[in-house]
Amino acid sequence: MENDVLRQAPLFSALDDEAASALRASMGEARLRRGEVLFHEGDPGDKLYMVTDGKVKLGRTSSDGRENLLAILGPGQMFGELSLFDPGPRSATVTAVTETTFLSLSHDDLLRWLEGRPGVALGLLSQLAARLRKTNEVVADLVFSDVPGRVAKALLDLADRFGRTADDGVHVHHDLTQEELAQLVGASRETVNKALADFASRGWLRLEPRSVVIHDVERMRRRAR
Amino acid sequence: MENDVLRQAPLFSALDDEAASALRASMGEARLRRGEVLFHEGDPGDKLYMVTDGKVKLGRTSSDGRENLLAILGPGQMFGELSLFDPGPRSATVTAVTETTFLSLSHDDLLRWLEGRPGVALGLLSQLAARLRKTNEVVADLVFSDVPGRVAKALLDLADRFGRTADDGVHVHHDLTQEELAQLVGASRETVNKALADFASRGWLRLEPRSVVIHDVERMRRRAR
DNA sequence: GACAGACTGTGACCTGCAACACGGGCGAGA
DNA sequence: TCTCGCCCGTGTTGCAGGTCACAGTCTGTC
Repeated sequence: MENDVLRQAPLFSALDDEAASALRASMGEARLRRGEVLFHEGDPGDKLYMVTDGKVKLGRTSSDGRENLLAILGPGQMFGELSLFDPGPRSATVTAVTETTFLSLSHDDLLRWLEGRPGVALGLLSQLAARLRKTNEVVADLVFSDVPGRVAKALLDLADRFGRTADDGVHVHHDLTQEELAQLVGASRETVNKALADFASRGWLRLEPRSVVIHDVERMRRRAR
Repeated sequence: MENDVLRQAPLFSALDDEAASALRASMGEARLRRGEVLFHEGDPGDKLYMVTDGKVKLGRTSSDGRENLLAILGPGQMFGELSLFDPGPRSATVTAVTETTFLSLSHDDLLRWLEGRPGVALGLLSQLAARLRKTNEVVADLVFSDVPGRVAKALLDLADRFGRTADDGVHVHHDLTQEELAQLVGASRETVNKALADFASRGWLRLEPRSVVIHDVERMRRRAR
C-alpha cells in the first residue's frame, strides 16, 4: 500500500493505517529532474515536503551570488517546516540533485490533521530539535575544523545515509559534483578537490564521478575530528 | 504578581492567569554569579530553563580546548529545549555572563502541563523553528562574511536585544570580554580587537570595557553585509 | 600605594585557502 | 564523427586571518 512511502519518514513510522491514510489523502505529489528548482529562497510558501525518492539540495545564495548548501536530503526526509511554524518567506532554495519525487502538505491541512494527535506534535518537536542540534554541530565544525576535516565529515555523513557497504569499502553515490560538495562544506571547489585527491593518494578512498568508495572509514573518521 | 516574569517569554506571554500560575507552581529557581556554570556540555539533564534576569552564554568546547559561543541569552529567553525533545546529553555549556536568575522546569512537568494546551506545543514549534532559522543564518555568515562583518552583525544583534538608545547613539552593555566576543563570531581575540579598533577609528562606535556605544548604526549595518 | 591578575591594544610573522589560470576527459547533441 | 560544454585535476599567487609576543591599562585586594 502507498502508506509505506509515508512510513519511511521517522516522524510517521509509528502511525496506524487509519492515520496514515487520512494524512496521505490530503497530500499532493511532485516530481523534478536534476537541476530543477522546487522553490527559491524568498518565495512565499507554507507547504511541508517529504522526499519519497531521489535527492535534493537545500541552499542559499549570498548577495554576491555565491552559494552555500545547508543540507542534502534523501528519501524519508522532510523540509519546509520553517515556513510552517515560523511563517515567512522560504529561507532556502530547494533544487533536485537527481530525479526526485515528493509528497507535499499544506500548513492548514497539517494543523487540521494534527488536532487530536498530540503525540505527533511532540514528534515534530523532536525532529526540529534534532535538526537544530545538527546545525549547531555544523557551526562548530566551521569554526574548529579545516577544509579536509569538513570534507571527511561530509563524506561520512553521506555514507551513513546513502552508502552501500561492499567488500572493497562503502560505495557512496552522492550524485554531487565537487562544486556542490564544496558549497556543502563552505569551501572552494579547488580546495575540496585537493583534499579528495589527498585522501585518495593515501588510499583512504577511491574517486569516481559523483561518487566515492571509502576504503578506510576509520581513518576518515579520525581525520574528521 | 510573579506571573509577570513568566510573561516576559514570548512563548508564555499569551497565557491567562490560571495557566501561568499552574506553570509557575511547578518551576524551580536558580541564581548564578558571573563565570559560574549552570551545566556542562555532555552532562545529563532534562530541564528547560528561562532567564529572568541577567545574561548567559551558551558555548561548546572543541576537543583541543578551544571554545565557541552559540548564543548570548537574556531575560525572557529559554534554553535547554534540545535535551527536552531530543533526549540526550546537554549539547552545550551554559555559563553566567552577569549575575543571572533562572526559572527551570522538568521535562515531565512540562509534558504534564502541556496536555490539553495544544496551542502551546505549536508555540514551542515556532520557537524552535525561529532558532533554527537563526542558526542557519549564522552558518551562512560564517561562510560568506569576513571577521569585521561578523563582528558588526554580532554587535547589532546585541544592540537590538540589550541596547538603550541615547542621543549619542545606542549604548550596548553586552558584558562580554573581547575574548568572548571573538568566540561568539568564531575568530581570534586579536582579529576582533582590530576590527573594533577600526570601527572606532572611523567614528562608527566608541569602545568601553565590556560595552560599546554605536554612533552610526546605518554604516555598521552596511558593513555587516 | 603596591601588587597581581584580568583585560585590552598592536605589531611581526606564517599558513591555509580563495582566486586565477589552464589543460585534459567525457558525454550529448548536431 | 566532430565539437561544444561541463566536469575534474593541478600549479601559482596573494591575502585574510590565526598565532606569538609583548606592552599598556584598569580592577580590586592587602
